[in-house]
Amino acid sequence: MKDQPWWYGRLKESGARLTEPREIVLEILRSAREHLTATDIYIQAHRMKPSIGLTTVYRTLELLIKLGIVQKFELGEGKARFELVDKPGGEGHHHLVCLKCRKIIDYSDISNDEKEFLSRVEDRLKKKYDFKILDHLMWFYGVCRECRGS
Amino acid sequence: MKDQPWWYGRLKESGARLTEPREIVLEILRSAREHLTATDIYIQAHRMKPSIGLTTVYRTLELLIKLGIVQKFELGEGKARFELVDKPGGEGHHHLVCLKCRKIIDYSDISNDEKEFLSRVEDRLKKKYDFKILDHLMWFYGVCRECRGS
DNA sequence: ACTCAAATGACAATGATTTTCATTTTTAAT
DNA sequence: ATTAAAAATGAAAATCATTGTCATTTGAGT
Ligand SMILES: [Mn+2]
Ligand SMILES: [Mn+2]
Ligand SMILES: [Zn+2]
Ligand SMILES: [Zn+2]
Repeated sequence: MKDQPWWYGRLKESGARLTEPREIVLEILRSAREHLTATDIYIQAHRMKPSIGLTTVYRTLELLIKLGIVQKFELGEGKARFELVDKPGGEGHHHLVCLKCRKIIDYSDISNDEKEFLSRVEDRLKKKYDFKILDHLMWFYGVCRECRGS
Repeated sequence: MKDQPWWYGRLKESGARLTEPREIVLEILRSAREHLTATDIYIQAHRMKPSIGLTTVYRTLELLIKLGIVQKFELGEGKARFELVDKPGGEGHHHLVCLKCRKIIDYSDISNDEKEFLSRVEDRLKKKYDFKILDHLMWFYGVCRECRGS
């Protein structure tokens, strides 16, 4: 009884039901290798169970975001993208965005270096702005190898 | 002949004309203390010159973004916000977002510490992903003093 | 089986952003 | 100063992601 994904408990505690549409959305997110839009998810979900509506996809994502299970970001494309949050206590990951082709790479080799640095920054912010930092995001922008030519 | 703002040359080089609507949008951004939406800018612009249309505001922002003079971000509000990019070679700044009230604080006391750290990370990313990093963004999320109660 | 809140899906509504197109403004050349 | 071509503009319509409405279905607990 220990092969539940990490977010299972969080969903249960919240009182929300783990319905089939929700399971399907979660499964799609789990197996996704890219950062999906709501419509991407809807299309895949619809294949698995044609009765699912786009509205439900949106509502499910909203719920999962509120529970801290899913993360949403917008890159100026006019639509949001979603991904499963990394398991708490794990490393976390950041993103590299190619400014030419808009490709996104997940970057997860967080060094100790980085962890120490971030906790120092968070201390500083706490003192200076009296802000309690809960999370952070780092995005790196550049040009990928393909877009620079060989 | 040296009191032109830093972006003046960039605009000229690009061949774009510095028209009155563009000057107005730039002046609004320069004097803004918050991160404005396109409509915010339009309302202010309209006060200064009622003939200006919202479409032109959008087109101007698009141009300025392409030239690297303006930065756009979206925080899940369903609309984008804009700000003038920091003068190149300057310190740059990051953002603190309060998850409760959505207030945004500009954080610009970048330490040497941080500069060194980031250049190390960029080296690492360059080696590992063959990505040429041009820029980065850091966002910190937390809860501000007011929203935690005194 | 029964109850009732929670969840769902079809559809309409909203609202930010983009497109279209006719008109005006700017620039460079005559 | 005229003129011609290109760039910029504004009003209005179109697009499209996201949200709201409401009638219906589902599920956990009795
Ligand atoms: Mn990711
Ligand atoms: Mn800022
Ligand atoms: Zn690329
Ligand atoms: Zn707050």
